[in-house]
Amino acid sequence: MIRVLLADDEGMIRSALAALLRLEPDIDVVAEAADGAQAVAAAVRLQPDVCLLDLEMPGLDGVQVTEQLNRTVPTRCVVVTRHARPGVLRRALAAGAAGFVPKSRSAHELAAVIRRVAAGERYVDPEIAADALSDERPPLTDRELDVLRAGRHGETTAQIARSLSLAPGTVRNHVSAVLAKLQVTTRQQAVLLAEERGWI
Amino acid sequence: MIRVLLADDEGMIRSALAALLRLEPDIDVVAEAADGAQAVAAAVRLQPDVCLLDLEMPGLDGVQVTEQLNRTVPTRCVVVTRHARPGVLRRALAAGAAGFVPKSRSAHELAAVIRRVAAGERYVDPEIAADALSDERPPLTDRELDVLRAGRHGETTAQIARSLSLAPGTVRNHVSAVLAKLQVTTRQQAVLLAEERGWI
DNA sequence: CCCCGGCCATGACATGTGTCATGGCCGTAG
DNA sequence: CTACGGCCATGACACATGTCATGGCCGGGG
Repeated sequence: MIRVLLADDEGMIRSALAALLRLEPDIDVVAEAADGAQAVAAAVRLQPDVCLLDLEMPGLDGVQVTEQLNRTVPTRCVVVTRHARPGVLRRALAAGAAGFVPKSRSAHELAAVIRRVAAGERYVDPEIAADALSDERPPLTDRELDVLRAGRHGETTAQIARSLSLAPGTVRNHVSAVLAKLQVTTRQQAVLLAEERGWI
Repeated sequence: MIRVLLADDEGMIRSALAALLRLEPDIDVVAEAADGAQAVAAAVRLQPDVCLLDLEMPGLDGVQVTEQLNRTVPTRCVVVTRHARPGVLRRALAAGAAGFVPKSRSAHELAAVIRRVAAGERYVDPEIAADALSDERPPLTDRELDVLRAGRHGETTAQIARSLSLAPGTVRNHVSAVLAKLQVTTRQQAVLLAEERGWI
């Protein structure tokens, strides 16, 4: 029997997947979690064989949970996400995920992935993997990504500068470099693009 | 037997809900759609009793589909959404939705809602309904909403002005009014807030 | 009728934002 | 060592953005 922990902040999909997985004869859903912190706590307590982690969750996201569990619990993490971009896949693998599945796949395929991962294999969605190979890593430098992140909700230059302990001019310079590299003309467009590609 | 059409762009949740609903003895899922256009086409062809429509879909969203079907097909629409805000509920009801359920509810409750709606009742999630009553409608004027919509992806003032046939100064003025009413200091924050509340 | 209040539109002014040229720092290649 | 290239940081300048005061338009009371 494969013991599975299921974490997703959307109650509807969580309950639906739990019900379906319980119908499988060899899978048992031993815990459900609605956010990252709950997932970590439950995983530590119950030591499930496989953790199914949604990427977008309040507090800790799926990748952060994977990272924590990998250091503390002998379990294998599968990251499930709506926005399956190469950048996201990279972050998940770097955090030690054993599986990566986009939510565009069917629930049925999920059970198959769980079995393979429980058996010790790694599983990465082939389509995203192909994208990731033919795609270069973020053309932005670390500092540029920092600035983008700090400004993702429309913060002003001065606020970003304070939060990163920089001169306002420096922030503007980084932003300017980003805009040039991404071929856009406003911060907001740069943020949208970077979010879409999983760079921040 | 209640004949149901299921529309959601996320394959995983669509397949999971379809599988679960098919387990109910009195419910039959006669069609699945991955976007609004498919949903309309299938509904016209199959005349289901109930249409379960995700709000966020590429092309036509759930509310737009509801609007179209209400004029052409004798079916009852239930809008399902991740972002269940009073503004969204209002739009859904205005479009003629017979039901409104947030994705935080469990899949099991969904079947109950389908039965009630199929029986001719209307169903609105009680929690959101309560919010909607204690909440005033958007404090923004029509034109201000237009400007916000036209600038939601970081378009420049000049672009917004052109797309609405206005002088740039006018656009700035509307934006300024919005920022004051919403108590924020940048366009992007205003857009985020308005999107969050379902005003645009 | 006239006044008033809301909404829309506009242009001048202040402030914040993007561009550019420059310099420091550090690791690598010659 | 020195030269070079990448990254980071900065300030001066041009431009876009937000603020403000003003005026036109329309509909609902006195």
